Amino acid sequence: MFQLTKKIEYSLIALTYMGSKKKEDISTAKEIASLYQIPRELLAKVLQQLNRDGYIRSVQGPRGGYVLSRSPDEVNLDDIIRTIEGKRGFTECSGTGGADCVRSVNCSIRVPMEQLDRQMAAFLSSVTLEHVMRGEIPSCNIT
Amino acid sequence: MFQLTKKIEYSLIALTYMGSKKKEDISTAKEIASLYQIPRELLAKVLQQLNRDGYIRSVQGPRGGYVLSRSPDEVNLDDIIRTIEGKRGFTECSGTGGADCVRSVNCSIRVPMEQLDRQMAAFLSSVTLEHVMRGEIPSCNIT
DNA sequence: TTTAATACGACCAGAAAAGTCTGATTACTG
DNA sequence: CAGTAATCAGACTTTTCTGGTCGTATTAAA
Repeated sequence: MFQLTKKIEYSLIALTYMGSKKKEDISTAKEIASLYQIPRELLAKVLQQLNRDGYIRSVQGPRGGYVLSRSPDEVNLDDIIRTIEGKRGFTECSGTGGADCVRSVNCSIRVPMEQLDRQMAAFLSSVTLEHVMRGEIPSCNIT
Repeated sequence: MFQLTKKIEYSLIALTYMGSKKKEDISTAKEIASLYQIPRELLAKVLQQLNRDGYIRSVQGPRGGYVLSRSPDEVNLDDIIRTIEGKRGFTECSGTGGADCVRSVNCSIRVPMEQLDRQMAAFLSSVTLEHVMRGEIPSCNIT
């Protein structure tokens, strides 16, 4: 329904939480899950993905957990969406370049949809974790 | 997956097609469906919804069909999405104001998500059917 | 050695999206 | 007036995705 998934929401909640702690202060999945009423296992999977893609760093074993491994102003929404949901395309064809679309060549909306996709990506790229933490999302001025 | 639905795609294809015809030149669901390889019945439902909401006008009976009932520069993407998919919210909570969210009050991302939602709506509102037809989507300049 | 954490993948249920089908209504046309 | 070609409406099915759960392995501190 053209809506961010729970996984993205959970990612943002977890990342902002970790970002608000002092550096090298470890957060666990359990801690975040209970604090924000998020299913632990699901959050864990999300955190594992964020770890694999280098947004956070994991520490195993007891007293382990996660810490942010990038500065909040170096992580943007577009990156996070791509990490959690895989390749993002505003429309089905704008993601694949129309490779698997029966219309592809004579599709009347492919070109504008690709442009739309680029605009969306540009905007989402400009929104950093820092913006989310500060509660101040950049404005998008149309020209 | 944060992607426009087929229904929206079909709406845009149909609307741009109708918009490219001369005024009062009728298009049928069958015609558009076969031209763009869209399932006829599904397209029909989409067109019926667009008719109910006043974007197009239907003519029943043989030689019937649909015509655009608004100027292409008076129809924007945000409207179309709302018409076809119902209320839109970038995040679950940003749509309902957090009414049904367990986190609501102490959710760390509610405020920025609502801002994000407004920015998205503003941008999508600025994209008109005319832009889609011309293949020129407005740019969104971040500040 | 115990324990408390992450790591990973399989699995399931429910919801949503996409598509199909049936039948009714409308109104033009021969 | 009958036949036909279109919309209208809604129920239904199929498929895909999401959200959530579970079980087990691994790691490393205490």
